Amino acid sequence: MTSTTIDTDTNNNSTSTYSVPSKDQKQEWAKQQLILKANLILVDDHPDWSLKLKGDNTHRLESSEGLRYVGGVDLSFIVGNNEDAIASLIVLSYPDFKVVYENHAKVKLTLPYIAGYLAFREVEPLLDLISTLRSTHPELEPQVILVDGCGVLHPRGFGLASHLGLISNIPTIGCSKNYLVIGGDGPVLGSHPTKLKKDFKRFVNSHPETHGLMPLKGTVTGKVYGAALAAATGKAAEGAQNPIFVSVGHKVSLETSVALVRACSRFRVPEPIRQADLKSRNEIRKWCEQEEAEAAKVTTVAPVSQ
DNA sequence: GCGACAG
DNA sequence: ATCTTGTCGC
Repeated sequence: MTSTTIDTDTNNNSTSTYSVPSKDQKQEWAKQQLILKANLILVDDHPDWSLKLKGDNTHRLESSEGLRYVGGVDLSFIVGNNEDAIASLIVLSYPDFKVVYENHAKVKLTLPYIAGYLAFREVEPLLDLISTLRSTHPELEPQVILVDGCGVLHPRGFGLASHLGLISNIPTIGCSKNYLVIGGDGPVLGSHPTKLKKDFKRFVNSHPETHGLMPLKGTVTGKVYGAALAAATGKAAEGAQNPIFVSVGHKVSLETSVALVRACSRFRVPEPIRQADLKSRNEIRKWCEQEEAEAAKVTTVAPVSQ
């Protein structure tokens, strides 16, 4: 409803509609999240592919069937500019992880980052990318997308991954590099993310049989909200291994989510998200270089005279 | 009031 | 998200 438009133009002439959401706006968003959340599907609902897991409780992959395309999305920014970004959608073939599709869009965000409301800032550009893929390369539509953000491991159980999955109707998995404290039925193993990381290391060290997996349970109900997972392989697995936080986005069970993230993890960050991150950063770099070149050109052709 | 705070 | 080189280790 009420939002304050801030003029962030300090030294240029671009028009800005970047706005700081009011308390009312945030409450409205929270309400919206709860409404949308009711439509979430938290179990495997993807008839075209399935994963078979090993018999233990480690959620490791035994075999897969029908899975050919896995997507990854991410946004990258320039230092000191929270408004202009490059949004990227990439599709990797499975199980060989070759980039079969990539698209990047220069976008202008209209809202700041607010923990718990990331989707309202980032979901639109990502949906646009999916829309473009659907109209230009429908045969390459990913059967599941790994999202850089939370799924149901979120204060209201509806993070960016769930939001994107629900609206696009594509199965999604939430993968965040940091833990977002969720209230609700009590803290997930302590309110302090720092403590959680220590808990994780202690846990995986004393439970090597889990192969780097620690369920994130509510301390009151014992409900499993997601998992902390350290799944890097080979040499990358040895470095101080912090977990990533995996949770259901939409139409994929937590077991399948963990198994797929495992299968995609050569390094700490699963390959689809890692590629989207690397490529969107590269696009940022190219964009900056291009701007520099044009600035130099202008200076040469029409030197500024006072 | 204090702590926490995905990207 | 982003700033950043070297450096330790396989």
